[in-house]
Amino acid sequence: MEAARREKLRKISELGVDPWGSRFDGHQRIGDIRARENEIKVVPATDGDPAHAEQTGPKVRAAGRIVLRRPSGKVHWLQIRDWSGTVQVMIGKAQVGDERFALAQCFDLGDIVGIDGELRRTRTGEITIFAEKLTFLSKSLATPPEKHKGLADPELRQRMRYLDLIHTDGVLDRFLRRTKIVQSIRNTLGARGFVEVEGPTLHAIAGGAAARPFITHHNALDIDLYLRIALELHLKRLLVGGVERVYELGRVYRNEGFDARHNPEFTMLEVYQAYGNYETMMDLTEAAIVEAIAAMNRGPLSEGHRGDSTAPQPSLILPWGDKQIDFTPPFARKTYDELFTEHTGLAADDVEGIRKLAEQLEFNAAGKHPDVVKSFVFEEKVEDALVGPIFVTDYPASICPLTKRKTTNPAVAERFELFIHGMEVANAYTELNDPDLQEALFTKQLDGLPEEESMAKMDHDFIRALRHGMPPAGGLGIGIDRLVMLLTNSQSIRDVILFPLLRPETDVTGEGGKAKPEEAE
RNA sequence: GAGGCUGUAGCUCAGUCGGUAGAGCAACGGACUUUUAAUCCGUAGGUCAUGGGUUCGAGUCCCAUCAGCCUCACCA
Repeated sequence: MEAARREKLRKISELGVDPWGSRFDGHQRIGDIRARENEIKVVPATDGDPAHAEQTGPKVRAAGRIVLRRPSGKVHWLQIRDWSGTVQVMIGKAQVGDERFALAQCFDLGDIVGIDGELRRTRTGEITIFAEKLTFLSKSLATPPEKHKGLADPELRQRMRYLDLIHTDGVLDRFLRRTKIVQSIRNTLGARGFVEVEGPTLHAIAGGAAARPFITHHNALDIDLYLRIALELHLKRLLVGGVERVYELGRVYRNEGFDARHNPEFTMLEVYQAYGNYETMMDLTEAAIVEAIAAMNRGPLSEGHRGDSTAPQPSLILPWGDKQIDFTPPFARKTYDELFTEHTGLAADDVEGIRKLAEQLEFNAAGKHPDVVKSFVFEEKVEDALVGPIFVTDYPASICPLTKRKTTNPAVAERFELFIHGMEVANAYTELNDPDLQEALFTKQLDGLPEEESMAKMDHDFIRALRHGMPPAGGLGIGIDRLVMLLTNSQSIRDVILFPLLRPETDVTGEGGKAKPEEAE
């Protein structure tokens, strides 16, 4: 397979052309070139016969990958693609000269070329660059996937994301949208006076969430360290340090299973605002999401991309599979207990009734705190039923060891979670800033929960920071990958992570195994 | 970690009852200066995921292993 392409590589060199190309300045995005079709003018023929009419059009320069090729004698038709679109190219032997036409005969699907020419229409009306000059930019030695169906095998699509980006409709677009969502969130926060910081990813204590961490080792200090599972505790130290509006948007790592909604490393946003509370964070969450939707559908990268992207939709109603999500603010707001009763028919303080229901659901409730039992039932019976977007507010305090209690009712924590189609997208608190209470909560393990599964991991340095005084504050966490899933109608988290975790290939060089895309040199 | 489904040419996929391995695209040679999934003639391409087993004979049946997907478990 590859031998023929290597033979062409040799021929290209013999023509005095570098098959690996070099700097190529001044080209325009293909999407922009296509937008210049209104500059194409028809010049009527002198004999008045419309068939003899000629055209003049703008001189353009494009660079892209050859995705279709139709050689037809002394004329070759190409389709070249860049990240803004696809355009047809006509290469005529008489127009480019014998030597350059010989170069065109060495083109393969997948090669990257530069084209200078005039933008006109063909007889059938197709916008086409009529080539005047060809520049070879890079050879592709490997055979690309089937040219119309592209890659279908989900394993190959993830392992060879580069091919997926080129050949699967909508993939590049989706990842560009992800970038715009993230940029928009940074803009939303920046416009409100928040500063972005970078905390450590190697932690001596993996705190701030209930999750099993990855363990690594530092040789010089000879100590084990954990990859961070949350951003929370260092950002709160910055609140103590007077950084009044602060956020971090970065990767966290959890050593757990992976499926359509979980990847072991994922992107988390955490925001802290001094002198705010969880209601401040609710407003911020709505604003960030609404602005992200607008940003995602705007701007040069996705607009006109491949000529098939849908027109910008001002609507806040987005598709989700065969359903829809209505992001029109304000989002619904209901308390934990209200929803609990609504979906289970049990009073929120009916400890025995809840315990019975939990055991019907095969939960071992013996010896567990009533709020832990209730939390299990809530996850089983309520969360999946939440279509949303809905803010669930006022959680039982005993399952929220980092959250301030309501002054009117210390059994209730000032916390909300945002649910959309059963997915938890955001989680926010009024932050606990009482060092004595925080220390007590870290010390007292939740009934029936091993430390590994609890958020309450003692962090003495964090307690020391709180003793110096942390302003009352609102804090917010948003799972960026899940938000991107919901905004881009992606049912799997692997569709919004460029390189999700896969088992390593045992043999990439070609012998055995399913994924053997390239022959070893 | 448990169960189910899947793995055949570079890619997308057929392969019936166990009896010599198939197609389209891609590739190679040839024809063609307005094609649009170009067309036409011809050629070549395989460790049937891997390893065992049953059988006169296995892509097909059985077992194990590897990988992917789905469901469950785990999972603020």
